[in-house]
Amino acid sequence: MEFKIANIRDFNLDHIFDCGQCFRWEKQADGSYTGVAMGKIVNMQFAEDPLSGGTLRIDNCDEVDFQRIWRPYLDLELDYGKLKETLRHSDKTGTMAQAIVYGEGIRILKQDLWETLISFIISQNNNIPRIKGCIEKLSKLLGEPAGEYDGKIYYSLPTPEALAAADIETLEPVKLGYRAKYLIDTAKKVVEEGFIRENLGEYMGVGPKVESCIELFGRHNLAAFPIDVWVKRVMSRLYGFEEKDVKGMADFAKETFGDLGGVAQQYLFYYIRGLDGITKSS
DNA sequence: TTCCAGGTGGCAT
DNA sequence: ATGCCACATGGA
Repeated sequence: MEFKIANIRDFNLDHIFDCGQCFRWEKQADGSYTGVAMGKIVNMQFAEDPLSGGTLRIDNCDEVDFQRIWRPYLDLELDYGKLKETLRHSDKTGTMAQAIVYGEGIRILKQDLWETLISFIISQNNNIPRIKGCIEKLSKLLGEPAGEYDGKIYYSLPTPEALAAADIETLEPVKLGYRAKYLIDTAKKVVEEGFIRENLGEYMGVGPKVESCIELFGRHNLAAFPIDVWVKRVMSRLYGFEEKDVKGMADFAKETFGDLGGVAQQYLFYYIRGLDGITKSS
C-alpha cells in the first residue's frame, strides 16, 4: 500500500534525515529512506518540483496512517516558508540566510519522547555514525521485530521495561561504553516513576545539552537551542564568539532567533557540518 | 600515537 | 555556582 501527497514545499529527505535530529532512517540505493517510527515501517521517496512543490510517496502507508502518524511526524502542518522568512534576516551577518539556502528542506520531526531520551543520552561525547550503530544494535538486542520491509527485518527500540530489566553485561555487545549505566538507570527511573516530563536533568546522563535536544526533537519545543561542539564552532567562526562562551551564545540565540531558536540551530548545525565536508553522517 | 565525537557526573574550590 | 577531569569506543 502506498500513499502520495503533492505540492509539498520546503522539504528534502536528505536534509531532514541527515541533520542530526534522528538516527534510525536508512538511505536506500534509490535515494529513498526506510525507517521505523511509532511502530510502523515505511519507505519515503520525494520527487522535487520547484514550480508546484514536490510529491512525497510513502510506501507501506495508507491515508489513515498518513494523517495520524506521518503528517505530524514530518511536521507538514507548519509553514516553513513563512518560518524561513522570519529567520532569514534575523542576524546581521547573513549567516542564517546562507544556512537556510543550504538546508532549505529541513523540518523538525515530532519524534517519540522515549526514543529521543535514550538516543541523546547515547549521543553524548559520541559521533553520529557510532550513535546510529549503538541504537541499531540496541534495538536488535532488546527491541521487538516491528516487521519486514524489502527483505529486511526492522526492530523497534527496547521499551523502558525491557531496558530496565537488562544489566551492564547484557548491553556489552552494544558497545555503549560508560553510557550503558546511564541507559539502565534512566529506564529503571521511567518504569518506577513514570515518564518525568519536567526536569529531564533528573535522568542520569541528561545534562543541559541533551535536555535541550529532547525539548526540541521530542517535544517540538522550537525555542530550545541545543549547544554542542558544532554549534560552538558555528558561533565561534561565523558569529565571533569565544568557544567557551556558552552563556553568550545562548543569550544571542534567544535575542536573535527567539522562539524559533531550535529551527535556526538545525540550519546552522547542518550548514557548518557541510562547510567542514561532513556529509551523509559519515 | 593522539585527537575527536550532538557532554555529563563527581568532586574540589 | 563554577572549574576540572575521567569516561568507553572506534575512526581519522
